[in-house]
Amino acid sequence: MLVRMAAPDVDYVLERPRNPEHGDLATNVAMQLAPHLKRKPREIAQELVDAFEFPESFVSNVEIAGPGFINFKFGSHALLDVLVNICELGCDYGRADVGKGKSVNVEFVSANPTGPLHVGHGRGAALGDAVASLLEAMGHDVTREFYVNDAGLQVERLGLSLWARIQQLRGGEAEVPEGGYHGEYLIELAKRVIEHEGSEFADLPQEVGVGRCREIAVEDQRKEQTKDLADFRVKFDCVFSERELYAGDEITASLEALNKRGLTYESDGALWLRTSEWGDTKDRVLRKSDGTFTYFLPDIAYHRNKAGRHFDRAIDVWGADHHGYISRMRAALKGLGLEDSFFDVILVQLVKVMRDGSEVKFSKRTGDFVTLRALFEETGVDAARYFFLTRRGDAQFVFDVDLAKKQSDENPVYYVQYAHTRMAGIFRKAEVDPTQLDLEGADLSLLTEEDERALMKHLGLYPEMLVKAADTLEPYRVTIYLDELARLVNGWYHRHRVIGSPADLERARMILARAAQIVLSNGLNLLGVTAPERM
RNA sequence: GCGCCCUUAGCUCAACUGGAUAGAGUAUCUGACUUCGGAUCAGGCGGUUGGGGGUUCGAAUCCCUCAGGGCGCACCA
Repeated sequence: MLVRMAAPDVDYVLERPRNPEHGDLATNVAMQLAPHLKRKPREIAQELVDAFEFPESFVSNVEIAGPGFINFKFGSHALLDVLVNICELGCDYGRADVGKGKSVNVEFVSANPTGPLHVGHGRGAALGDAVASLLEAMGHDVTREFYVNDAGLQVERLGLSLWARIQQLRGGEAEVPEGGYHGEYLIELAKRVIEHEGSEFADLPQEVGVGRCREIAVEDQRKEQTKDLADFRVKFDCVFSERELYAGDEITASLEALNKRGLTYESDGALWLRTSEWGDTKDRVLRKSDGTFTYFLPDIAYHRNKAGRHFDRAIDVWGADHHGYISRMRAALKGLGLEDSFFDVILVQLVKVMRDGSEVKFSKRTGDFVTLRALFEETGVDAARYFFLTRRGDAQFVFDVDLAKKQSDENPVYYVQYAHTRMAGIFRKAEVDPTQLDLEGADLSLLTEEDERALMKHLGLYPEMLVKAADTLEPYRVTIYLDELARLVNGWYHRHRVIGSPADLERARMILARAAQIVLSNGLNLLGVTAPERM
């Protein structure tokens, strides 16, 4: 407050120092102030410290260090309160209400309904789901949405491909078309179609048959994808079909809206959108000279539709190969009068798959690829999800199948889960109900060991870590936090006994163990990973 | 050719968005339980943060430049 009055534009931070010798909280305010006041940082720091009085139980020590840092050390109360707080809140510990009243649409995976989901979709699924959960934890009203491109050229080719397979089964000469889908799964589907519809299905007029094939194939693939995702523990609140946009005339309505605002023009027989006026590198075509729309227009209409559904925010998870698309979409939405903050994209780098030490090339067209289902059936859902989330989305990611298949301690998720089962094991062994611990009757000030202090400090950091992860849309922060927490928990567990300590110390440590268990469990659950009692 | 992202220990990644001695895991080496689960713990080895310049009290972080990698740059989806 004083600082603000002296120099309102000074940018200082209050942070948790990396080095424990620098206390629990530190500020660089004196150094930031120095150039403004033209005085030595340490002098300013001393003056600031003298000007304040701190209650002993919350701040036990203040010192000036280095070039002018002011370091605070917490009193016992601040830390011990954290434990009580965690145990009382339970699974609500870490939740906040900063996003209360705001609705967010998180759209992810959105795979074309033309084939099975592959590992790249898995990464998007894990990430999108975790981001959605993070925002929920912040109190947002979150809708998980899946967009189905069921109106374009790709599904047309899908229909043709299935039709060709059916003809082949009947001994016909048909070929899977150029750019069609060659995967085994369509042959299987073709067999089922003949079984269900009878062999005369193949004798339908080409046009009718292909149309039916398209319907059947899309429905079948949607069903498969939904099942894969459900088994991967990802559930969507809303599946949005591209056809709905056409059916509701939203495509033409969007076009008119853009026209009305004077954002379009005709050139070379095509209709262009002036995206370059909003930060794109060039203008983009909405309607080709042959009269058909580019894919850009339905995408605009779709996002306009999201705004129309009164979402305050739309977050898309995209493959990194679409990153060139961001600026034009942002430009289009800006042109429609939407706030910058409405639209965000999380980019996910495509996943490279290594097997037997070499890269597996995969292509949906040729049917040679690693499916998401194959992956999580080998590694387990917990390991696969956690694995995907330990990396930042925009970093390249090599998924070593052989390594992930090893159900060993090389999978980082086991380390965290193991810490949780150990805490659970304490209560199981002591035959104590962890939800019925006596918080008032315990003397927490007995928790004086250095690693107990460190553990409590880290437990107290959980809520602000969540805020940051939600703010930056970066779930990997949670995995890093959990890994660190598990390290502290395992170290503490190894060095100090809970059961068998003097009765009052045992009571206090039970509460610490309970708090650790709660935070481990909350963090894992947030990521869609189980927190097992036993392993 | 232009634009965006990336380059940190042998390998996989951190570093609280400009802070104090750049940290974990893994690999490798050495140690540790007669007890709550050893899927653990403690320690050693390992670094010119891709190179060079700049900005300031202070740079892995910001700016310029060079090198290497990825992805975009369609009247494709």
